[in-house]
Amino acid sequence: WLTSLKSSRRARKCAPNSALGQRLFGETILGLTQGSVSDLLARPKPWHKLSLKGREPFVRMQLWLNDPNNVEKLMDMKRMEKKAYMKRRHSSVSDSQSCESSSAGIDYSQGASPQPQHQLKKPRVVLAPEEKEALKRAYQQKPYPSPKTIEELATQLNLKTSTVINWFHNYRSRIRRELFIEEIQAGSQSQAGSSDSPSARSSRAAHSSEGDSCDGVDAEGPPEGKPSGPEADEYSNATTKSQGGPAESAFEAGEEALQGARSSEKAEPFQAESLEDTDDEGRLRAPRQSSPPASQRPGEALETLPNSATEGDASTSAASTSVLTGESSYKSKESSEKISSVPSTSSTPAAGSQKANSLQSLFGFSEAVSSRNTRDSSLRKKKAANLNNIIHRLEKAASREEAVEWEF
DNA sequence: TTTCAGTCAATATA
DNA sequence: TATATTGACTGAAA
Repeated sequence: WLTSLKSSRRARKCAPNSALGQRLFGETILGLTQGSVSDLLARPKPWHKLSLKGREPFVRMQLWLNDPNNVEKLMDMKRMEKKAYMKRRHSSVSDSQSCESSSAGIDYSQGASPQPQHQLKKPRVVLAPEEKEALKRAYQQKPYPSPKTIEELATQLNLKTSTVINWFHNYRSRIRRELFIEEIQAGSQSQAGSSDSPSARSSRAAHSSEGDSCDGVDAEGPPEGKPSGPEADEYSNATTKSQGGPAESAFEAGEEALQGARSSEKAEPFQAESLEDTDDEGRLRAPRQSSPPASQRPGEALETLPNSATEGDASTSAASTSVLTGESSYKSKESSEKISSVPSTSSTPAAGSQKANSLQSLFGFSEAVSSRNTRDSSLRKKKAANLNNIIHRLEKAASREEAVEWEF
């Protein structure tokens, strides 16, 4: 399996379609769309932060990975689909009329003509960079704006109120996840540090010397900053927890999940409470091969947190009236997202690295990181690190695997 | 009612 | 074409 994946990774350079894609994997195995899979892989949350529903894809993933034949099966499926597609395409070329009529059938299936369908379909709102900047500034001032503020923002930016509300929801949520990733990185770096891999060393160096990866989030300023609302608790909790041990990502916890799952009732496959490795709060205990905890760098997460705690009470009007004209010290995420490097998969020694590469190939990663795009590069590195971690654990889990009795 | 987690799906990007 | 991003939506929890 590993060999085949490895070779497929090489092949992918020439033929990108030879690797399993997120779409196929997601839709076939996880029951998720491509975008969700991408999100899941790029921004895994700490296991203890995941709801039962949130854990499900990871458990599915692990169960699926436990059978090496599954990869081949899926590859076969992909090949067959491609063949079928080519066949269809070939036949449609020779009979373009039927193709046209069939596609027309699809177009008209929901309406009398394509025109009304277009009208019915709500166009996707795309916020202009200035609008995003303004919203971020508003977030800086007040992560939880009042309805009045939202109203004012919407008016000023000429947006729908619901759009502003959605934006704040999404932004808070995504900021939070960025911080989770930060925790995970801190944990995995500590872990890697214990093995003293060169990549880990370089990553630590990068981390400490150029701000830290939270910059990707924080550099844009206080927004993601410690919010004055419930998020503040989230932050402090997360930080506190990570001081007791590295924040365990969903990937990292896959092994424990499976063990817990095996020991749990069939009827309740996702009962987190039944996981043997969870503590009273339902979160997972530190891994057995636990590494030096994130607390090696105590308070780091807090240090990177913006200082909005002191400005959390910025007045509503301040938030709403300054968004358009107000000067801001914060840099745009796009321009300032310089996340520190993380252990590179290619240089990660021994355990799991082969599988890591394989899984990277599975999802189409390239370990050749382009230096022209730091943001992209750091994201890829993050993913590589995360995957490396889970692969290592999955490998361990698989080595002592028994028949899985779960059904989904 | 508000917030959040999780997800979809359109669109952008590589 | 595959992957990443992001506005919008749903259902659950507080």
